[in-house]
Amino acid sequence: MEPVNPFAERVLDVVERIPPGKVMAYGDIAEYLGEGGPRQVGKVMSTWGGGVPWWRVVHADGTAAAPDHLRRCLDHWRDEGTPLRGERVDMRLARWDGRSADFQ
DNA sequence: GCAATGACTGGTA
DNA sequence: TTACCAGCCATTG
Repeated sequence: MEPVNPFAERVLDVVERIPPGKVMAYGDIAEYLGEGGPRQVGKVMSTWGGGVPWWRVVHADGTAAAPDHLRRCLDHWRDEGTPLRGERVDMRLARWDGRSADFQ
């Protein structure tokens, strides 16, 4: 088992803070934390992402992080009321900056 | 130290 | 939409 770094805990914490109906991109999380980069966030998610709502973390273009579980992502998104555009998330509406939880 | 790799991003075609 | 490229940062051999 890989050792959990403080950076990983921050990433997981932010992911758990993402409100239903909202999503964040890898680059957004890295920028929000002010350290690392999208690749590092992706590595954290691939290693310890199993314990957090990883489906709320998507690519900058709104595509699902795990195409293997795309069906599962769509199911969660639709259940949480995430604005969708076909098989992708509508980032212009679903993008969460980490500041407002229920502020449309 | 260098090259390859990865749940990335943005731009261009 | 998909494909390719350059940039990006940490891990691994």
